[in-house]
Amino acid sequence: MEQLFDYISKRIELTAEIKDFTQSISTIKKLKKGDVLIKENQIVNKTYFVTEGCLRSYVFDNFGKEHTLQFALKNNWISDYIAIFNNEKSSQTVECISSSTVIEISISEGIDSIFLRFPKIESIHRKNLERNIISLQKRILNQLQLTSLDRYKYFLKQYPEIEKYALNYHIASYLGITQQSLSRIRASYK
Amino acid sequence: MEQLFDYISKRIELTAEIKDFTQSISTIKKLKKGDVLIKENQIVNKTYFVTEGCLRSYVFDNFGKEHTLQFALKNNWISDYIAIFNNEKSSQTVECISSSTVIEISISEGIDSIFLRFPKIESIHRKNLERNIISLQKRILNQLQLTSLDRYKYFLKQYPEIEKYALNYHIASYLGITQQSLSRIRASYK
DNA sequence: TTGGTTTATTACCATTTGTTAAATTTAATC
DNA sequence: GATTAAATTTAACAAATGGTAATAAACCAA
Repeated sequence: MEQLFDYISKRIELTAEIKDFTQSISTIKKLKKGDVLIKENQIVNKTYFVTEGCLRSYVFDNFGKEHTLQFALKNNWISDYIAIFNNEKSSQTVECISSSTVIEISISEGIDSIFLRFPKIESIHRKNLERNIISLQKRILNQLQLTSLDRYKYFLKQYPEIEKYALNYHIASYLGITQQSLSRIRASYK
Repeated sequence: MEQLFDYISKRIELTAEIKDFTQSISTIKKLKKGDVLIKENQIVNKTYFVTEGCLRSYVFDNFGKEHTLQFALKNNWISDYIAIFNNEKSSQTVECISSSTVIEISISEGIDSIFLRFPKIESIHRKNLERNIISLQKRILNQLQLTSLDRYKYFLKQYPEIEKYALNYHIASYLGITQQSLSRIRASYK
């Protein structure tokens, strides 16, 4: 739990009230590879703060193929935010791809009501959203202008330790290519 | 200016104070096709609310090719948000692609200080960010799983009136294909 | 360790998309 | 309305990627 408190106190003043409240909606969970935290078509009222290991979120297309939206390492947040922000059922799967520890935050009382009670938390959240938008925009621009090789290189820079956790096809499905293509790219790159 | 006040009052209670403040940092601008609001490598301290017409933001790659990040129609916001949120110089160009009217909002005092003075505005902003993240995530997932034809169809659904404003190559560069490819797709689609 | 399962690589061919260039259409200017 | 410029379409060929399948390597459980 300390890691989450650290995270918060780096951003705002961590008052006793906020600490207590955070505590009250948090649960530490030890997970093993393959554990699924969010399945398709569920109500999503939890978000996860990763303290150890690696998770990923992905969707299935009409042909049953997976497409990776996000990897979450230490100190990252992961959930199905489309579901949360739109108040819809989940379309994404959130899965553990190594043994991991996460802090599960229950937001069943609604995020808006949390922000009403703790405006400072809204600021943290808002800044996270801004950072998130930057990285999503950059990812889109990469997708538009880079070759798959260059996207792969950029990806490795962004996630230097990802190869410890992610399978080949996880990465390929994040980059928008087939695993065979990624293999080829790797072979020609080395 | 009424359109912006409408926009705000649909989201929060538009107090006289907020109205005055908004007024004080806003300027109405009539633009014509081709006008450029943000150039590369500038300090970005303005954001634009479109009340009429259409704008787009794009980047140049190393070969001088343009890649469209966003189209902004009526009631949309546009600027270089990577520059604003990261406090960097602009990497994007924001250009008018039809005669348009925008409200230019000066944020030179810094967005954070605005939010400190008016927490309600932070909430509006935060919800915009959430919506924005949803659409960026969906765009990425489309890029990962859809063929260019299907991306084009989705795009037309999302922006039914875009063809009034955008050139062929604007759309192609948004979809991540060449204009020739888009032509082919259109021909086979009809 | 062994045997079985999963994952990664390689190869071959099909399909899609990019590139270059020319032809056509559309729009803009005088 | 004629002329010029700009944008779009079409075509032919090249390059990149996808699909299928076979092989190799890595991983896991008994």
